[in-house]
Amino acid sequence: MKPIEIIADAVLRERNKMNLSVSALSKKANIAKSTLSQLEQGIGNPSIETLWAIANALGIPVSALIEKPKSRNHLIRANEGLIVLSEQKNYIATLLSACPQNARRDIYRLNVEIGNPKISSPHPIGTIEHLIISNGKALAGPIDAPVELYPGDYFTYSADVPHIFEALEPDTNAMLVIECT
Amino acid sequence: MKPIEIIADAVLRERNKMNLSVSALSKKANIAKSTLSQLEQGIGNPSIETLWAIANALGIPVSALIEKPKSRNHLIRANEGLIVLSEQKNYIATLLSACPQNARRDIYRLNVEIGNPKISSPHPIGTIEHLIISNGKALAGPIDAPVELYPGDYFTYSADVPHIFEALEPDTNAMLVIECT
DNA sequence: ATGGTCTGTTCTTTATATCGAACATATGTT
DNA sequence: AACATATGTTCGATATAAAGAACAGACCAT
Repeated sequence: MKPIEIIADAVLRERNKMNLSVSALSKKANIAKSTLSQLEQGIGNPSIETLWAIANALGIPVSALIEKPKSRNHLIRANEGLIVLSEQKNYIATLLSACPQNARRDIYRLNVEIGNPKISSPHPIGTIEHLIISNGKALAGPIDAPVELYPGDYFTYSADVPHIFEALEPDTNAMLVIECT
Repeated sequence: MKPIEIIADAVLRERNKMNLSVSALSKKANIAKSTLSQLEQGIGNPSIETLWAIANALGIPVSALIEKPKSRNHLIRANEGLIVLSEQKNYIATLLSACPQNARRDIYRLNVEIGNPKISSPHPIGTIEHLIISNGKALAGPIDAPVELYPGDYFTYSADVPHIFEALEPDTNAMLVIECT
């Protein structure tokens, strides 16, 4: 896929998400609306300054416009997964996710009690969350496709859409790795 | 900081890292070396196709050229268990470790039974391991300074020396994040 | 309907990014 | 020394991205 096509799609998508017209966005970004119109049609070869202006006006990083959205949701149950290190039979290491190039991965611990579900608003485009349940039971994932998770389960999903975490048992604990490219 | 300056710095830095000359890189990327030369001087306003070609030739994503290097003093470390996300009282997120630049972080799940300690030989220099105990009890860390860990504990240590993981209780589970820079 | 304000498109003009060649300097070879 | 092959630079010609205006269509008001 050529860069211009990715950008064309991304700009259109983000602009619609923001409910902005071509004119409004071009004005906000201080570029000609003809430039923006052609860009969305996949015509030409925009300069970095143009992309920068558009991304700023949209309140997103430039990389959100040039990286193609990737990754599907993936669930690995407690007893599943590729075992990669097993020199000893009492020590099992399962690779859940290899880090893609140039990704940043921050590590969190979650302590959640039964109550209102935690609804997170979308993170920047391309953001992925990795969730591993340590204790308890949770309903988590994209808000339109959450999954029931038990201790040991590993679930990764796109976090650039609204997503949910709800404890279904008291004292539910989890590891959360937030990955942004 | 203007985008062209960020790009100029990034291209020069990555090119040197790859031990490529201006001529060599321009040839690899199929662009005029004058274009590359001026770009590295911070002159002009490169097009996305030019950046794309350069990034491809360097084997890095375009975003690596346009993302400004993260300031290293802006993040409060989580070593004291700083709570960073707490909009709801029943949901506590604790930042354990923010990802440094250019690090790769692979995610593993460990299932370990009581028995011989697992002794891992040194990983490449700079490798760091992050360990979070989900269940059971473990003795883990560098072989000369292991620590007793209980569920919920987070321990990070240099893995470029021999290190150990020993289950002290049956059915000990942990999350392991291996980070190499 | 008639004017007004939107929508996004297609023009022309101008500014400039890219190319390729010519240009210096430097390092090494015979 | 003279030559060869690197390095990165600057130059003029050309392609083209961007700006701005003109454009057609949709929608709402009076």
